[in-house]
Amino acid sequence: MQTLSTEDYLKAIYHVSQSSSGAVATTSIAKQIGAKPSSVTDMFKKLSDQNLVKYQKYQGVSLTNEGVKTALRIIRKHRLWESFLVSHLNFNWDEVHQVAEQLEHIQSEKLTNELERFLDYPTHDPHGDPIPNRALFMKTYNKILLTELPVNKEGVCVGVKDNSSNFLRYLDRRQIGIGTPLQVLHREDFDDSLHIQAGKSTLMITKKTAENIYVKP
Amino acid sequence: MQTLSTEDYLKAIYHVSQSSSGAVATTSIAKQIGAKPSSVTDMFKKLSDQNLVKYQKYQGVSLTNEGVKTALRIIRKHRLWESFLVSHLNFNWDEVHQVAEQLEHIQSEKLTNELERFLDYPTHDPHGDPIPNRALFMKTYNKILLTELPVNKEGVCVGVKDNSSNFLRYLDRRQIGIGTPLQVLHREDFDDSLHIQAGKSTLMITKKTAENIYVKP
DNA sequence: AAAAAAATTTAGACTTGTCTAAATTTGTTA
DNA sequence: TAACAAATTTAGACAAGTCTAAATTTTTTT
Repeated sequence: MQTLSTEDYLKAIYHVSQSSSGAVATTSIAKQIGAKPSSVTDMFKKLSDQNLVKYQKYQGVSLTNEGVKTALRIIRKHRLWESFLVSHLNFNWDEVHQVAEQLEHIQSEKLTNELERFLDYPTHDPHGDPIPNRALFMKTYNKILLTELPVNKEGVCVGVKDNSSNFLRYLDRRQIGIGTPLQVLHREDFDDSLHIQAGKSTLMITKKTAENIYVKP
Repeated sequence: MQTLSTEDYLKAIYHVSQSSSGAVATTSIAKQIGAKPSSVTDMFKKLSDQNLVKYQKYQGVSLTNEGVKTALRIIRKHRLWESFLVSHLNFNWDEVHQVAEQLEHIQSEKLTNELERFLDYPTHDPHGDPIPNRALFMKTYNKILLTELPVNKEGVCVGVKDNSSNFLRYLDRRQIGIGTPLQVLHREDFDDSLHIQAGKSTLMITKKTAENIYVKP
């Protein structure tokens, strides 16, 4: 049985380890959690004592099998709750994160599994991220960044890289969301901006925007 | 913004003060929370510093207006979540308490209000307890104990006093729940047991059972 | 490869909420 | 009302999680 804090650390370690290879560094977790590196070191030791991470002084950590399972259980809850908030409680996809950060810590297997049933076993959350099933297995799309989609090839928006409210609201205004058909009409060599077809409208987006949108070709 | 612990104390103080008059004693809260009296004293001081209770050494505490409001906000969330668990997630009324104890601490006004809307503004939870509305006002039935219901007068079960799983499961087996029509057919002088009509079946219950069931005449 | 910079860890302190044991106050009984 | 019992508070300690400042290790640069 984990504390709030250890759960937060395990999740952070999981996320960082997904987006980079090798061991996870103290500083990267400090940034993610919003704590000082010295606090992170302390927690690394505690997690190591519980066999949730493998830790070598000065070399960072990596999750053990048990650590991965614990992280996935939290991520499963987080994404199920996000789905619930959007589908039944009128939350927008940029509002759900903060509340889901709290709900993900609720301890009750029955609650999680019943919520999943109530939502009819969703496979992806409102940001397009995959939801681990009861066995903690999740289907990942083979998705690419919009910047990598060849000109004139059709794709569908399946997720975003940047989950900040700012970015999500910007996409809302541009009427881009999960499931929106996207097509690159023209790539501007001068500043790497893109002319795209998004649903029924054509619009121009910057490179920075394009490299935060995932599409399935 | 309260901590988990201060919220638990405020709720406990509220409940104890409802079922007895005058100031709330240290020991009664210690029992309710499951802590030692010395810990309770410490917390009384902290709550007093925040003006959530009025505290006089050796004289117990009473909630201030602000304290009552905070307690009611927590009770509102607790009862809304209990309702949700029973109505949509297949929980039984004896299973909801433990999970609701966690959910009641989730901080998000939007979440609470949307949940209330989703449930279509329920006025009572699965145990028959009233749910404070957005303005923290709640309708109380004028309910009496089954022991006080005159013989042959018809009533409806509107709640229970004892919320233990044991008792609730016992009522389930006897097919007594919120809304069940109840009528006392005969009161046995010898041992105070009651013959009652519960819905379509007649059965015998002890005095102890009867004094834990609330009815509306 | 030595020096400088960056990352990490250690040591010691602080906060919150808890505890035990002892001291104090209140209440109850003879 | 004096003595005892019960309730309450105080004093000092502890665990979890955090911090700052200093020490150490690793990495990068020259």
